[in-house]
Amino acid sequence: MDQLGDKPTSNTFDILFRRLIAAGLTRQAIQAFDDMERFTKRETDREDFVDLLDTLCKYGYAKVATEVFNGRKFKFEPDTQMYTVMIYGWCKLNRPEVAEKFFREMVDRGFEPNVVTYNVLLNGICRRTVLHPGTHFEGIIQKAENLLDEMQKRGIEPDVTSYSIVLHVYNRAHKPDLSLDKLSLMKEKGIFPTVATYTSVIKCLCSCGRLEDAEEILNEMVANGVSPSPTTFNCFFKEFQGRKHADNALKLYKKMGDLSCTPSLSTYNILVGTFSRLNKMDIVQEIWNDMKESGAGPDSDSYALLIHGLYEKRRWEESCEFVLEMIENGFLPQNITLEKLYKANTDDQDDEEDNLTLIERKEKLEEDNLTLAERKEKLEAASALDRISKTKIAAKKVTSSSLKCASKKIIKSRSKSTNLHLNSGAGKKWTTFAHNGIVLPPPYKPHGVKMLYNGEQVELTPEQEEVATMFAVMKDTEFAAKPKFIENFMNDWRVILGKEHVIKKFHLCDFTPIYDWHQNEKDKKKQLSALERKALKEEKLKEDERYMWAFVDGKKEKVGNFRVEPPGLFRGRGEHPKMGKLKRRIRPDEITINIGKGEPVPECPIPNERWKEVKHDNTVTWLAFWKNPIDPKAFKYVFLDDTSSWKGQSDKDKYEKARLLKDYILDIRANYRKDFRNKDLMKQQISVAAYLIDMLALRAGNEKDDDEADTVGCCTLKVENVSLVPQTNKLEINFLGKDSIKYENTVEVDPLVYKAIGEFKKGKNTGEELFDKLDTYKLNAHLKELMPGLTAKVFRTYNASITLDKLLNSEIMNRNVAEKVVVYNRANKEVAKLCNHQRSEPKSHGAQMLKLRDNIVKLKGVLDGLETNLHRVRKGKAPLQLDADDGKPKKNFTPEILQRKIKLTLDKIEKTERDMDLKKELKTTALGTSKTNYLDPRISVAWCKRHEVPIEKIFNKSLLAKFAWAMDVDPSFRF
DNA sequence: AGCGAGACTTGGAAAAATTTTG
DNA sequence: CAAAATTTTTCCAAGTCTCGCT
Repeated sequence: MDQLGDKPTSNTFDILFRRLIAAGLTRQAIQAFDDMERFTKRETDREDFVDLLDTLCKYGYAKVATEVFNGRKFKFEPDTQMYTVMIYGWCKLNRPEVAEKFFREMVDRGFEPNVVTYNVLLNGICRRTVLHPGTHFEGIIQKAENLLDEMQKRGIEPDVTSYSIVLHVYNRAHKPDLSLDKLSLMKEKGIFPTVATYTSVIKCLCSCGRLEDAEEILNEMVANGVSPSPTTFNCFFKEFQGRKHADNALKLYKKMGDLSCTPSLSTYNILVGTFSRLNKMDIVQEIWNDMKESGAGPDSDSYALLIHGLYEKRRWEESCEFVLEMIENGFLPQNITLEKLYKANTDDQDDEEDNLTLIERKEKLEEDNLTLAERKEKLEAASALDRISKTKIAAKKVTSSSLKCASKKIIKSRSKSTNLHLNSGAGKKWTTFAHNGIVLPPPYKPHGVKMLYNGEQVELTPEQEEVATMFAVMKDTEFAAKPKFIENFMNDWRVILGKEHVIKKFHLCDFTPIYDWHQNEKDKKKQLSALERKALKEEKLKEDERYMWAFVDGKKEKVGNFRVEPPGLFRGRGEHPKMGKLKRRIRPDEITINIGKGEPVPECPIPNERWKEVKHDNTVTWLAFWKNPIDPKAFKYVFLDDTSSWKGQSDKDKYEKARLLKDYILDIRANYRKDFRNKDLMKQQISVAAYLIDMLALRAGNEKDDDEADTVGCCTLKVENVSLVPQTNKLEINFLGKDSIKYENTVEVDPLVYKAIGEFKKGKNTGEELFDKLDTYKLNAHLKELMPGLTAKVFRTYNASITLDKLLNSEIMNRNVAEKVVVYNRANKEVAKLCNHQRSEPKSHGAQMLKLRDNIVKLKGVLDGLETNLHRVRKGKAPLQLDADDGKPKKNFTPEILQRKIKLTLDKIEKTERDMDLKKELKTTALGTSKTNYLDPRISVAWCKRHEVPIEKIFNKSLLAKFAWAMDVDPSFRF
């Protein structure tokens, strides 16, 4: 550029800064700023500097901006605008406390904040509530109010923006009255509320069920000449949908037209959903036409709502027609939509072709490289196989031809290559994919503490010392006492020590010096002040920041485990044959990176080394992988976080599949019952296995290698794991499952199953498989014949979720929130028990129980005393002084008071006893696993909405983030 | 059909953070 | 306010299931 004679302008630099900063190259950006004057031959001014700070802050580098700002390396004196930018930067990072520090500094140094400064800070404080639904709103509201007060004291009037910010918080906090107060305050001060202001208040009122008040505001708004937006109306419509107020919704819809407010796409979608759920298809039709006319829609959501609505009302014919239309308009129906329809369209699936979903057929046709005419023929032949049920003959006929027609159209539109939004490549997961790679563990830092061998200090190289330390720090885990662990550790360590090394025998090793050193280090860390610790944490966060995020098709997504596992000793579960083996350090040349084509490939963090390979595979979702050094047949992957769209989508798909099973379950159960006596041994075993999986929520049970812990699942059960309890129909089941967790259960089963198991066991020795003709592949192949996509694990998801749904549906009115939460936890516990989710007994459990028992004894003592006094008072004698009393004279001890006290004490005893029982029961039960993996979050969210339980009582921060996709579920949702 | 590679979900323990208690 | 108890987060092991090959 320089050579071409063009002088770079400051504008050029602006773009350069932006690019550099966007790419995370903040140092370079600052360097460039430094160099700017030399190139532009123009003095950089204050504005350039503010721009630099602003850009840094915008991209989340508030800390760098702070350094630049505080460094005073530049000639510019701070001013209000610069401070405002800094405050903005820290607020953006969601660190209002730092922002406030800047604010105070600014005021102290005599710079007058303006309304922008205040709004930025206010927004920062209030933003918290958006990001962290669990925050205490009261505190935030108080803070915001204080800031508003301070503003006024300083003579700065809050403007519309300020009010909008606080109104938003009230909205989130469900504080309709505060919302209304603020609104009138605004009017008093002569600030004209905008559409957004009014909408905020209305939203708050609606979501709190105060529809009348909301309507009043709406009228006021119109009277004041502010035209409501579709969003304003949507607040009402959403509420009407929840309450099934068809008439009100209709009335409002008319009113909207009168006010000449054009509904938005989401208005239409809400209404379509509302009325199709209420089975008012004529109204749906009207709305649908309006929507088309207005040109706002339909989109894929509209179609999905309509199609499901029609489907639920068993109007297959129409629903198929809309599938056609949808595809024709370039929207790909969800697999689940097609599966449902297809299911309605088929009966017994004897023909293999019959089990294909429309999509599968479509793909099949695409794969076969046929001419168009040939494809058509084949498709028609396939459709002809569709079975027509006796009950649904009329609908079915049309359906078959509709589907046939749909497929034709797909082909047609394909060949014309129109604007189809279909996934062109099968299994394509992304188009663009950018990330900054992974973090390798830091190199080993030798400590030089010498261990003893045969009582003498020994020299160790850093490599040898590293492995010795790994063992030393595990001294007080139970691993360190296991012979297998020690044996494997010694074998691997000896290789590193070398043949000539003095250390030969484990029993002569004394690791205590290293252990003590390690304890000491740990203590030192504990001694750190809260401030120090915070600083350390911040530092780490800063380092990790660039690895924490990836961009998938332009969307920012959180990365999960971007840290490569550090070397260590393998800690297998149960009796794992490889426990104690050295888990090597992973070198970059073992790591394969997957990233979008053309994206900057993350640099290898170790100089002179390189990645094993860089791939651009868009059919997978991993960022990196390497071979598991402990088991070379397996891999370790780096994936996105649970909050990512990829994980969210597949989570949702999982639960939709389980819900689909609900429609099939009766048939499937009938199917396996029928085969309990099948003469074909494999079929019989499949049916019994399916029964156990369905009834007891067992896992499938894949085959395992000899070099893994010896655990089983359903298909791999050994004869000794299941015994028949004589003279009953009970089975005693006892085995080690996943993670070597013990499964123990004695259950009554179908007499035919009892008998069949007896037959399977006959003639087999201990160690042989109960289901010898079976493996998970065969089982799943069979299940797939009964329902598209069905596998063994779907039963676990299905049974867990349906159990929660049923248990939560019991009547729980007239209870306070805490009691409702107990109801939820109890249901959760039942599911955890069903899935056999266990945990090891908390260390302090025994002591805790003792304490509770102690309390009960004490309370019983008090009770005795009270009862004695009651007797005495009744007989007219003076009451005795009781231990538990406060020593005041007991003149006014009437029998009534004593009786009340007795009642209270009894309640207390009962409560403590309940606590004890609960604690005992939960001692070894883990509730978390089912919550994260098996319970459809929509059940919980909908339940919370119905019973006005804040969702934060049920889901913690990470679960809320993970289940973001489920939060807007309709309150009437049932699994 | 059977097998091994590959990819993604599920799972408990331990560490860290937060809340309660004394 | 520190210690204890409890909850949340991190870590990584251990499953399930699919796909492509023979």
